[in-house]
Amino acid sequence: MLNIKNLVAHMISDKIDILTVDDLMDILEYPPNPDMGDVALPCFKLSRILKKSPVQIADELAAILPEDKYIERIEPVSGYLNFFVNRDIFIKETVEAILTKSKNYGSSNIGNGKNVVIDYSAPNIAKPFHIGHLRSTSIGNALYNIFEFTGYNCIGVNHLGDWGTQFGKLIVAYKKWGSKDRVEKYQITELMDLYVKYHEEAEKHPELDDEARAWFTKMEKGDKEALNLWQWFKDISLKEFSRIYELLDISFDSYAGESFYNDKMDAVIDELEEKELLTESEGAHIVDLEEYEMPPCLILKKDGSTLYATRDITAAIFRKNKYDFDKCIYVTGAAQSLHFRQWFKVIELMGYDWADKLVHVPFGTISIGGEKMATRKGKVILLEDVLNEAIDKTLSIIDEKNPDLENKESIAKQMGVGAIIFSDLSSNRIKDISFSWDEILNFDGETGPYVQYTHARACSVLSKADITNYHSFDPSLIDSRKEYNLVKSLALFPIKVVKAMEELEPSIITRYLVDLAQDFNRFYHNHSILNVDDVEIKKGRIALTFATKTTLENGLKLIGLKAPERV
RNA sequence: GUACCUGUAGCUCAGUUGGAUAGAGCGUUUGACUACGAAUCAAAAGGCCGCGGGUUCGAAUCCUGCCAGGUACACCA
Repeated sequence: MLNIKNLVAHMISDKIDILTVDDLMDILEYPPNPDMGDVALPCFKLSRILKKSPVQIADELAAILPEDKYIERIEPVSGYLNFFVNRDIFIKETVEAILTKSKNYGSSNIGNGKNVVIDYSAPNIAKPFHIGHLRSTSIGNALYNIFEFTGYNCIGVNHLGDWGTQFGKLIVAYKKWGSKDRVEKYQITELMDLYVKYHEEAEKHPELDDEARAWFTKMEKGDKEALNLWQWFKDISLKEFSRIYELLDISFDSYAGESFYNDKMDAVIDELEEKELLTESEGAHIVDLEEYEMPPCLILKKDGSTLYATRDITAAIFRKNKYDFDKCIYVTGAAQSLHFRQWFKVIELMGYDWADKLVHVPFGTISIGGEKMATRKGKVILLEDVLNEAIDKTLSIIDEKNPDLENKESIAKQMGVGAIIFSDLSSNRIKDISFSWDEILNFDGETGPYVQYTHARACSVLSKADITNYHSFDPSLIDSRKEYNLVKSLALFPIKVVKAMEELEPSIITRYLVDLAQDFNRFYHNHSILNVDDVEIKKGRIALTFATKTTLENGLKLIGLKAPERV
């Protein structure tokens, strides 16, 4: 497909020897206003190299650049050299590429089949799935789709938090205050209550923590009673999680959680010992990182049990052996940044040259009314409540606006869930989010339902179209400002996909979809698509509508949303 | 205390990696459905881009010093 920047870069590079195509790709930019051109060369930087004024450079270049079928005209304007592409060719090539590639429009083979492990979601067993867990899940899932779309082979890992002292705490709480009946009856809610109760009591009686640690040590040593309880709690949690993943329509290639690495950690500890990285400090075994201006990385507690970092290091080595990844991506909260820097460094110190293939993808914290959510205090908003609330609201909107719609419940689910995911992915992942029911349940403006509605509207128009040979449209009849803006927007999709992949930033796709939907809606309101007499004009507009529908659908799928044809 | 992140319209956020007049949505005010779907569109109002200095043809963007908020910093994950 036509890449205007690249084309112009070649044109100029041919005329000015000292500038390479790559240099020019960096310098060239898109003018703020389409009236000023499609690509611009600011000549200020060249001024020093060429020892001429920017104005003079622009004028001279305009005179010597060769004619090109893709470039309609070139205009020097006060130090800028503005290029106007041949719109007919640009429109034709862009729209035809979309019609031809269809579901593959925007995809590429940059990854060349290389493996990428994506570690995301990773909820803690025995804790409810709250709104805070959504971020890792939605970002990770979107990255999975984006990497697949750019030619990588992804392995999605749900590194379940199914091991650690927290289970010791839960066992203590269960034995002191719980009952089999209550747990069976109330499932995860009861587990959460026990967990909260434990923390209340532990404030007053710190010796409970010793008991909890003791139970965890028992687990690590294979104690039957401890392990049976643990397995029971885990089964209850998994049942709950799978219900939520089903709602979100997200699945994983592996559920190898922390407990999976139990029997694999000894070897790694030995290895650390052999490589003389392990030192003893205050009774614990650590890797000293003072030289790298970081606190030490804790490997073993003084009672000999393992820690988070121990399991992460073990898991990374295991994954490298099993998947030979080109990248291993960890989608977790920004609060864990130091932890990742620490153990990434340990991997490097162990002499593994793939340490630089480990990537932490941090995201901001979600708070409610300015306060952080804390399972330990029972202060949480459950994700399932939010999803159900959104689905209910969607259903009532459908009942009001489109009561005859078929499969109402299914569509309401697709849009309600979509609204939540979309909202979660709409700003840069590093930004903190303040949860608000009003905002998350507002379906006007830059929202998932807006994009889905736009897609359904395009589908609706297409289903009423009475001609099918619109592939052979005449681009010169697509001549309005609104139409051209839409085509330019459509052409951006593949670029945005690559950018989202490189920057590990799904919000680039989310924002793009809003822009594209806006451009389509403006076009839609300004032009009749079907109610025009001229068949040739109609063909072009139908082609545009089809191209928009295709691109919206591809984009929505990347961020994990459905694209229903009727809403 | 140290390190990292954030600061742009009343609110939530973009800002093409240093370019031309800083853009969207929500909210507010106003206009457009007997119309290819009004979950839409159009218009108005709303800005010392946290503050000061520096770098240069040119800064929301880079450097630096402050200020404010968040987070992390040894046996939780």
